[in-house]
Amino acid sequence: MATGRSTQSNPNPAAGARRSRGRGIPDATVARLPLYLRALTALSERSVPTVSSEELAAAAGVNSAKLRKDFSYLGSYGTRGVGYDVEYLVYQISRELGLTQDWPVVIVGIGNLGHALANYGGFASRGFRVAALLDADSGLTGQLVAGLPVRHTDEMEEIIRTDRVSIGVITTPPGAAQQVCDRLVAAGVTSILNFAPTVLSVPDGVDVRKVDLSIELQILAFHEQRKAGDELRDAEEEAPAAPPAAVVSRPEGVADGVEAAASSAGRVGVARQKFEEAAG
Amino acid sequence: MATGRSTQSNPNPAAGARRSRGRGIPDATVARLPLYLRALTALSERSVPTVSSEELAAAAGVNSAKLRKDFSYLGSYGTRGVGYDVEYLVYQISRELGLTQDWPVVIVGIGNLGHALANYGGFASRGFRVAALLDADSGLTGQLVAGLPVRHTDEMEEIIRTDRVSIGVITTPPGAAQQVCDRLVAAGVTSILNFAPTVLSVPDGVDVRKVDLSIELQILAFHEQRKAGDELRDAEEEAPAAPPAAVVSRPEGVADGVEAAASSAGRVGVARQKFEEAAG
DNA sequence: CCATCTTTGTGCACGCGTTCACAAACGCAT
DNA sequence: ATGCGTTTGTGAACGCGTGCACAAAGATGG
Repeated sequence: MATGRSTQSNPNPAAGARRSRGRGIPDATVARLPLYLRALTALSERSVPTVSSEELAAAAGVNSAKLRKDFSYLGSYGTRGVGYDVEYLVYQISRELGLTQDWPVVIVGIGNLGHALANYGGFASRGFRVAALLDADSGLTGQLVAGLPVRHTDEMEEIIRTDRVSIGVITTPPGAAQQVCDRLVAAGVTSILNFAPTVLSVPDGVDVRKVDLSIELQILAFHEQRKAGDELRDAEEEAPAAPPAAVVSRPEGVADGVEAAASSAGRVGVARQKFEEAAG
Repeated sequence: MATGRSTQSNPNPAAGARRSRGRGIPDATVARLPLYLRALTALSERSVPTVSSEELAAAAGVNSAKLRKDFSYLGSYGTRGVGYDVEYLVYQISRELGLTQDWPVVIVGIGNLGHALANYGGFASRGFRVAALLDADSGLTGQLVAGLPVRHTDEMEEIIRTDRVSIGVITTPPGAAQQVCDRLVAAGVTSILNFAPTVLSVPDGVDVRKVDLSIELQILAFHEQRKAGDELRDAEEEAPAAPPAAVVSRPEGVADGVEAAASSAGRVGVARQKFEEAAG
């Protein structure tokens, strides 16, 4: 998880200890809390007082047992026979995620994506305040983006220190990402959201999360190809495929591994996915 | 993680069967193939002929054992004592991911984010071709974005059919996402990349992947808060903590139970109200 | 107060993913 | 040929996450 996920490299040696330590919410649960929060907020705006695990799970697109287990890590916030108090749960999750406080962030690299992020309403509405937009291009300095003036990266360190910024968003070209990252960390940032397609190396204690737009598409392409291949194979159902092939056949041309690979993928994909029914 | 994580809901009941059956690459491995591909492409551009699992793993930001196991699902493409042939591996992974063919995609919702995606170079360079940019706002129709004219969503069905588009990207406001999704699916799209903060419901056989920009930040905030809290606790090391607490003691750290919840949640909720009208 | 119904909270089992550790395989020098 | 150093490929163990299924707990009605 996806996970994917999504963390760049998440060995986290203390993870085991974390759970045993009274508190300590599994990463998978933390990753779902924002989903629940969104669903709950929607219910809250419709003035729905309580919600059952079944309903909320449907709204968040997850399994109800999973949802209950997730909430059990936060504490016993439900009432048996009734469900969960929406307002109370919104508050508890917000607090657990740290959204009851203000998080100043800096966005470095005001290209198309930086633009989009600066204008993204989902940030401000959840306690994330854009402390500054930074770009190395002096030509952009002073230009207003989402109501904020773009400032030069020379000011990075000062801004981070005076505004106590602990979260940085990198939307620079890949070549500049590591350097920007190093400066952010040196100035005091301890969490980085990286949109540049680069592996960042950071010292211990600094969290990096990566969002790569093209990776998601590539994963979709994989499944798409598999679907198409399954249909083809269902139609023709060719010969008994290539021999198990000991490592003997060295990859020579570009051609020989191909049919062996394409032959046995199995046709499970078609019947796949039975859930994912209603949600809203 | 991530999803990570990142699939909308990915239980995949047939996963076990898939693996056992000859081919069938684990989802976690598929999600990492693009990382390897990127690292390999960089090596290829530097004309590096071969690379060891250790080196490549470092470049991709993963563990070398994991990388070797991932590659073992593709076949035996390495040479013991030497490493992997870069060019050959680039081809094999590209083929496995389906990047050796052309994937036309449509982007629906040409706001800030749609703009950014249309300009994103990572797509075109990997076999993804933007077949059309679509928006429901007639005011945008004809306007050039990334060299392509924005077209009205009325043309969606025709474009999808004539260009055989199977992948759609949704960057609309959340309110329009489900409707757009339904139309995409009805017209023949079977893979959807959703940037709108909504749970989409789709029929069987359609893949949905979700990218939520604010969720990543919220996860970072959680860890950030934990770091701060740990420091605090390490410093003061307060009383033996709260009692194991039967369900009795509602957490009244702020004020008192639900009332506190309501008021605080109210504060949080107010700030959140306008919610994401962005993105679109 | 008791019975019944609803829904939570969780013990348990299972499967996927990760990591370790090592034998097999290969190149190369002698 | 033979031996040595290197690196792959994978068997096996382990831990995390998921989902089932049910007992406990509260609500509700009589």
